[in-house]
Amino acid sequence: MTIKEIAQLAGVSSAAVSRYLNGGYVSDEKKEQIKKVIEETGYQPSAQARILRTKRACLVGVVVPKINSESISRVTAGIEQVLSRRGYQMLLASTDNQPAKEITYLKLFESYPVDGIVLIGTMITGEHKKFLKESKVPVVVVGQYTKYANCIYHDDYGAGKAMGKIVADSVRGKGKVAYIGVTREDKAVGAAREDGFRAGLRAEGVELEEGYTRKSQFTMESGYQAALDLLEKKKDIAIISCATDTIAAGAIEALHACSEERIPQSIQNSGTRMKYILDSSGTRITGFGDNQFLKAVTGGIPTVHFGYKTSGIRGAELLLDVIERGEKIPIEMKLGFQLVNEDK
Amino acid sequence: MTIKEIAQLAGVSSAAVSRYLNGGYVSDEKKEQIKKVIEETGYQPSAQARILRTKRACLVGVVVPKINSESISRVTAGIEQVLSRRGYQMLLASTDNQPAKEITYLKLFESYPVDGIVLIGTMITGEHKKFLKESKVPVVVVGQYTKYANCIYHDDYGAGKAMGKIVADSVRGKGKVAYIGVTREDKAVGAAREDGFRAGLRAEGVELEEGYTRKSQFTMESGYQAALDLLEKKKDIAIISCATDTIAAGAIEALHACSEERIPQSIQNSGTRMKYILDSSGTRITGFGDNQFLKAVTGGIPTVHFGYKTSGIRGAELLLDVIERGEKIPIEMKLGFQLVNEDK
DNA sequence: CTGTTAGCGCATTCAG
DNA sequence: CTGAATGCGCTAACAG
Repeated sequence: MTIKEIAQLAGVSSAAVSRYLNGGYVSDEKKEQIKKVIEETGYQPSAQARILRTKRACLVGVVVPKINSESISRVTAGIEQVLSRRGYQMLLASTDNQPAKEITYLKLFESYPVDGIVLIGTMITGEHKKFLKESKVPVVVVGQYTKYANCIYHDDYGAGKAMGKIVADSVRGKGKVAYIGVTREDKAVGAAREDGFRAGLRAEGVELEEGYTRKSQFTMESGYQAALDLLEKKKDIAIISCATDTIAAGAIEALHACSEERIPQSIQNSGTRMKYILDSSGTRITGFGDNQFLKAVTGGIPTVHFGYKTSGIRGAELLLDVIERGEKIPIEMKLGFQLVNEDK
Repeated sequence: MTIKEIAQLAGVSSAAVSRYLNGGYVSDEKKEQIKKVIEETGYQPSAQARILRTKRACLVGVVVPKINSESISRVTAGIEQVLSRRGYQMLLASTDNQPAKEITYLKLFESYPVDGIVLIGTMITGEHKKFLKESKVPVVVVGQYTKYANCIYHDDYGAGKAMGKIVADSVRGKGKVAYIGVTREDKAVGAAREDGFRAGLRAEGVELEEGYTRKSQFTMESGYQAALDLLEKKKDIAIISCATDTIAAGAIEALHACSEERIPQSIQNSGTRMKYILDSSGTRITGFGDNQFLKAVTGGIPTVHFGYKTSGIRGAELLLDVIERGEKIPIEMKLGFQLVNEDK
C-alpha cells in the first residue's frame, strides 16, 4: 500500500495525502476522504522512503556489548528515558563482546540511517577511531574515554583506588589480596580499575603479588574458573577483588564449591534447612558495579556504585544537542562513584 | 557521498559502481579505479536507498520486554546465532514491559522496514492480534501461544505442574505453600504456570490456600515486597514458589531480611566470617527459569529449565523459512522443560 | 562487459 | 488550498 494508491482511492493527489499525514494544509472535506481510506486500508506510510527524503528518522541506535547486564540496562534505561521524552525511538544492537561486530553495527546504524548513535564502549580500536572520525551521524561514547567523539565515562581509576584502600585496610594480617581483572584493552574496566586498585593498595602499604592475579572474560563462568584456579593454587587468600560484580558472582560460586568440600556430608544433607553455614576459609569477595541482584541474594559485597543511568541520560542529552541544535563543541564528561557495603 | 559522485570521480557510470559493490560484471581496470575512489572517499552506500529498491534488508527486528534478563538474552543469543550464520543482522527494541510500546516498535520495524520480526511475547492484546494479522512482514512469536502467527512456546503448564508436585511432596507436615505469581494477562508466565502449579499441588493432595498468594511485577524489587508481605502476614510458610527466578531472588532477599532480625547483633558483627548460618525460619524458595546467576550465588534453588536458546534458534529458523522460501504453512511449536535442583 | 533509463515511496517545490 | 513534477540514493532491466 503506497501513498499513491491512497490518493487514488480518496480521489486526491499524493501530495494531499502527504500533507494530511504531516499536518499541512488540506481542506476538511478532503481530510475526511483521506482519513476514511487510510482507516479502511490500514495504510502505514513507509518510514523508509520518508527518511530517504527528509534525512530525519527520529531514531537513535545504541550499540551494546551484551544484553544481559544490569549496568548496561541501567545505561539504556537512562538513554530511553530522555529519548522517549523528546520523541525519539531507540534501537539496540548487541555485539556479544566482539569489537568487530561493533564496527559492523555502527556502520549499519550509519547507513540505515539513524539520527545518532550511542556506543557503550568496551575497547576503542583503530577501526573505532576511524569510524568516529568519519561517521556521518553523530556518535557519543559512553563508558570509555576517547578524544574522537563526545564521551561520558566513569572514574574507574578513582573507584579502583578507593576499593584498593579499603581492601588493604581490611586484609591486614589476615592473608593476601588477589585480583581478577579483564583485558587491559578495555581501558576503563581492564586498565583503569586495576591500576587504581594497585595504587590504592600501595597507598596503604599493600602489594598485589605475582601469582595472585587472573584475567577473566566478562562472564560469571569465566570468573568462576579464575577464582577456582586462584583458590587451588594459593591457600592464603583473604580477599579476591573482581573487576565486575558478574565476575564476583562467579568467584562466590567458586568459594561455595571449595567450601562444600570441607563440610561433612552429614551436615550437608541433614534435614535441617541450611542457608548460612560458617565458611571456614574466610575468603571474601569484592566487585565493581553495585549489582542489585547480587546484593539481594548475598546481602551485599563491597562494591562500587557508578552512575550508569546518569551516564545514559547525559549521553542521550549530548547526542540530541548535536542532532537538533548542531552543537559543535566537543564534550568529555567524567562521572564519579560511590563505595557501597564497605563494611561487609 | 553518493554512488553517483563515486561514479564521476572514477570516470564510470553509477551502474558500474553498483555492480562493483554487489559483485556484478566489471572489468578489472574499472574495478581498480572504483576501488581506489571508494577507499579515498570512505564512501558508505546508503542501506536506506538499497532497501527501498530491493525490498530486502537482511535484517530482522526483535521486540523484547526488557533487556536485563537472562532468559531473554538466551533467546536472543539463539536468534542471533542462526541469523548471523545466514547473513542477517539483528536489531533489538526493548519495551520495558509496556504492551503499548510493543505495538509502537512492531510498527517501527514493519515500516522501517526489516525482513522479519520476532516478538518475545508477554501479553497478546487485541492490538497485537490486529498487528499480527495485518503485518506486511512476517512475525514469529516466541514465549507465548497465539494462533495469529507462527509461534514457539514453552510448556509452562507442565512445568508448573511438575513444580507443584515436588513442592507438595517436600512440604508435607512442615507448613504451608505460598505462591508469588504475575499478571494472568501473561498467559504463559502468569496463567499457565500458576494453573499448572495448583494442579500439581492438588494431584498430591495439597492446596494453595487463600491469603498465601501474591502478584508481583517481573522485578526483583517487586518480588521482595511480595515475599516480605507474605512472611509478615503468615508465619507458617514452608515454601514460597515464585513464577520467575528473578522474583525468587527478591524472595530470597526478603528471607534474609527476616532472618537477620533473629540473628543476634553480636554474631552478625563478630569477626568470624559468616557465609552460611542456620536459618531458623526454614522457609524455602523455588523459581522458574534456571537463572545461572542465582544458581552460582546461592548454590541453586529448585527451578525449571526451559529451552530458551532453543526457542530462539527455532524461532529464527521459522522466520527465515518464510522470509526466504515463502513458507506458508502456519506452525506452532511447544518446547518441553526440565526440573532442576529438585533435591535442594 | 557497460552506460542509460526507470522507478522504489515519499516530501517538497512551484505553478495554478 | 491543491496537483504536477522533481529527486532522495540506489538497483535492475535493457540495449549497446
